[in-house]
Amino acid sequence: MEEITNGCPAEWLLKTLSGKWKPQIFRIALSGPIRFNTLLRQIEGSNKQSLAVALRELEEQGLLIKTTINLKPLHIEYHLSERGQSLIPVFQQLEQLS
Amino acid sequence: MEEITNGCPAEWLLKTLSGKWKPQIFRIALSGPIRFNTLLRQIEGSNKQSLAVALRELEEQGLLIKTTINLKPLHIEYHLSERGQSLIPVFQQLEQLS
DNA sequence: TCAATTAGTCAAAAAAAGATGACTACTAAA
DNA sequence: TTTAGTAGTCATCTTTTTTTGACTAATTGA
Repeated sequence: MEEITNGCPAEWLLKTLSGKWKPQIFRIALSGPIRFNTLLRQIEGSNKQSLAVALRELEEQGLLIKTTINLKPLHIEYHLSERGQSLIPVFQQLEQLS
Repeated sequence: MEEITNGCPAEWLLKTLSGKWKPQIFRIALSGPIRFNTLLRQIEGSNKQSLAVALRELEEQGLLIKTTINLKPLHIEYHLSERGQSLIPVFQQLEQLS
């Protein structure tokens, strides 16, 4: 990553969601908030480091929001931001396509 | 590249159009047939090798069609396949988005 | 005939992305 | 107090991607 996509939103999406695990993370996040270790177990073949990097970048790019849940066994949750949610229809359109 | 995207069309698109120059090539191809050296001049910072690989892969993935034009100064043209054209509405939706 | 344009290929090097294993720090249960 | 689960980081290694520069081969114009 790292680089500005000269004002083209399509290019922006393609770049921010390219990366080995990002599409899968994003797709799982579509159905609700996600957590680190759960993700690590869900996505087989993945690893801590790569997921950590992917989650950090998705957060930096404003697609995910990281929240610390201060209840009972204190944990961290990632959920789609408004911007992230705005991509849902695009994904749906793509599903229909091919 | 090289790898099957387990049945998710969104992932398929993200993988086939990921690669440093592919989104730009594809976007330029939206407005008409493209040619190798023209592209090389249009996309600054790019290089022959990378463009050649990108074009070959886009062709292999069935998004572009390569045609030899047998007229006058004999040249080669790439244009969107039907599958490539089917992505136009998705791109348009993305443009509106952000 | 020499130079330029077309559309590339090839081998090698450099850069970026991804994976591995060890380690941290906190909490909670046995 | 040892073990397990939470959520990571760090340094290093490996793999993949991208870039560089040299070269090919055909055609066209001066």
